[in-house]
Amino acid sequence: MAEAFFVEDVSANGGDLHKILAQELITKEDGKEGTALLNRLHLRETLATECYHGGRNESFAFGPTKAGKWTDYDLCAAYPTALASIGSPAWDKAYGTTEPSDFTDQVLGFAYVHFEFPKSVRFPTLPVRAPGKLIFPLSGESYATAPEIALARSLGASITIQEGFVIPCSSDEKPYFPTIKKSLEHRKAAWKAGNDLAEKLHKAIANSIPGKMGQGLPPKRDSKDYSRKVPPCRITQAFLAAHITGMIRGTAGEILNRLPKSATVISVTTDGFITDSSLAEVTAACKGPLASILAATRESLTGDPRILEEKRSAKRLLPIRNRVIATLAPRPGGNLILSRSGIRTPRQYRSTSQKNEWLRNQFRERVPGLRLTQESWRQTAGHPNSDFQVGLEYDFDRQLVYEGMERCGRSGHGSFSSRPWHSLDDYRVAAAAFAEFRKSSCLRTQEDLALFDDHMKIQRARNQKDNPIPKDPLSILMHAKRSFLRALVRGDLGLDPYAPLPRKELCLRINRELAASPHKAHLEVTEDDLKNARRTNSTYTAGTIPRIRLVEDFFERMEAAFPGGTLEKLCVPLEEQGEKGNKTSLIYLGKTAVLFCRP
DNA sequence: AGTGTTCAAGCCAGTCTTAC
DNA sequence: GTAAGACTGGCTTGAACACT
Repeated sequence: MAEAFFVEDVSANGGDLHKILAQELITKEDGKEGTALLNRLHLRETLATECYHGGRNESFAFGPTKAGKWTDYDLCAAYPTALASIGSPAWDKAYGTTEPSDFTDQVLGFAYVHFEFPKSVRFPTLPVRAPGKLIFPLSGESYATAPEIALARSLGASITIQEGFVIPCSSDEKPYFPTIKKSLEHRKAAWKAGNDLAEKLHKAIANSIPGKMGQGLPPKRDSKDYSRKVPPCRITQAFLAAHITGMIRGTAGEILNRLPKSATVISVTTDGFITDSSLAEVTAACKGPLASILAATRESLTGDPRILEEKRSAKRLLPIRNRVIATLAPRPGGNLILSRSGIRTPRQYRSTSQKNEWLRNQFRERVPGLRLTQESWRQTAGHPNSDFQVGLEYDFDRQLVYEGMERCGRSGHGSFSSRPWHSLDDYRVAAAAFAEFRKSSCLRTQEDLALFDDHMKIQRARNQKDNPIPKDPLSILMHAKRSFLRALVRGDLGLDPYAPLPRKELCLRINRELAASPHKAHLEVTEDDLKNARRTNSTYTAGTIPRIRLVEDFFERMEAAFPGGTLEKLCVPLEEQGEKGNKTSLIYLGKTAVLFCRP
C-alpha cells in the first residue's frame, strides 16, 4: 500500500522515481529490461545496509521510581518527517572519505567507525550491534550514519573513520517532501471528516514508506541465516532507509543529552522517551541541530514546528526492562503508562488497568527463573509456535546503579538508575553473568546488585585465557585459600618470614584469625592442607582470582595474620581485567618460581 | 617432613530429551 | 524445528589417609 502510494504520487507529480531512488535501467543477463542501483553506489550498498539498524530502544532504569511527574514524549511522525527532510541526493557525486568532518547532518553519509565518548556523556549515541539488540556503549566500533557521527563529535567523542562515504545533498530541493506532505494532508482530511479508519490508514501509509525502503535489503554480516527473507520492493533503498533510522536515533540521542543533568530518563523507544523533565526543559532540549532540521521540516509539513508531543503521564512508574513498564501511581485524569512488549496476560485481565495491576503483581512476586510468554510479531504472520519466554528482570543494556529503596506494593524494592557500558565486551560479560545469576536469584536490593557484581567479576576472570576459575563464589573462595597456602609455604608475596615456621604454628595463626569469619567452616586449615600445598604439582597463578567480596574479606584477614603479605597480587589487576597490557604470572614448577609475562 | 595413593568432586564436551 | 535443560562419560584436581 505504502509502496504503491509512493510510486504513484511521485509519478503523478512528474517526479523521476529512478532518480530519487538512485536507480537506472539496465539490460539483465536474460536480455530483459530491469532496474538496478547506480553502478557508483552498488559496491557501497553493503556498508549502507550495515548502517541500517532499527530504532533506539533502551531502558535506563529498573525498579520503582520516586514520585514525580513522569511524562511519555513522542516524536511526531518521526520517520516520515526524517524522510521529508532529506535534500536532493547527488548520487553520482558519492565519494569515499575517512575525514570525520565530512559527515555532517546535511549529507547522506555511512561509515564504519572506531569511537570513544568522554565518560561524562550520559547517553552515548553510536549504535553497536550485540546479539539480537543494539547497545550504546562509551567506546567501540559502530556502523553509523552521518547525523549520528556529527552528533557524536559534538558530544566530544573521538572518532576514527575506518571506511566511509558521503553522498552530498542539495537543500534547494526536497524530493521526498511532497509525497509525505500529501499523505499527511490525506490523514488530516480524514480526521476532519471524522473518518477514523481512513485516518489510521493514512497514518500507517506515511509510517510505512520509510519501512518499505528498508524491506528486503541484503543480509547483514551477523544475520542468522544468510538469505533475503523478504524480497526487495520497488522502493527498497538502503541509503535512505539507513539515513532515516540514523537521523531519528540521532535526534532522540541529541535531545536526551541536552536535558539537564538533574533530569532522570526512564527509557527511550524508537521515537519516544519517558522522563521527569519538565515540558519547558524538554522543549529547550529540542533546539539542537538534528532536532532543528526535523522542526523546520515539520513546520513546512504542518505549519507547526513542534516535534514532540506529550502522550501520557504518571506519578510513579515501574520500569522493568526494554519496552516493559507499568504504572505504580497514576496522575489524576492521566492515562496509565503501560507497555508489555507482547507479554501475554491471562484472559481474565481485560482492561488496561487490570493488565497494569497484573504486571505489577507479577514483578513484585517474581521468583528466580520466572518465564512469561511473549507473543512474537511472527505469530500474526502465521507462525503459531513462535512465542518465546521472557523474565521480569533488567536486560542489562546498561550498567545498573543502586539509588535507594522505594515502596512497591506492601514491600520495598530497590530503585536503580544506570550508566552506559564502557564497551560491547562489558555488556557481553554482564549478559552472560546475569544468565547465570538469574537462575538462583532476583535483583531486588543493593545486596543483590553487589552479589551480581561478584558474578560479573567471576565471568570476566573466566573469560581470560588459561584461567580455570570455578563458577560459584564459594568454590572461588576455596581456590583463593589454596593459592594463599601455596604462596605461604613457599614464602612468596611478602610471606617469606613465615615459610620456615612449623606447620602447627601456621595452622594456629590462620585459624585464630578466621575465628570470627562467617565462612570459617570452609576456610579452616589442617596440617595436611599445608603438606599438600607444598607439593611440586600444587601451582598457583598470580593475577587470576576475581575480587569478589568473600575473597577480599579472606585476604584482609590473612594479611592481618601475616603482616607484610601482599595477597592482593593474587587477584585480577584492578585497572581492569584482561586484554589491555600483559599479565604477569607466577607459576611454580617444582620448587623454583618462574616469573614470566604472558604475551 | 616428604611422598604415594585413592576416592570424590568438579568441569567440559557431546548427546539425548523435553517444552514450546 | 529450535533451544534450553538433563544426562553421561572422560578427564583433571583436591582432600585425606598411609607409609617411609
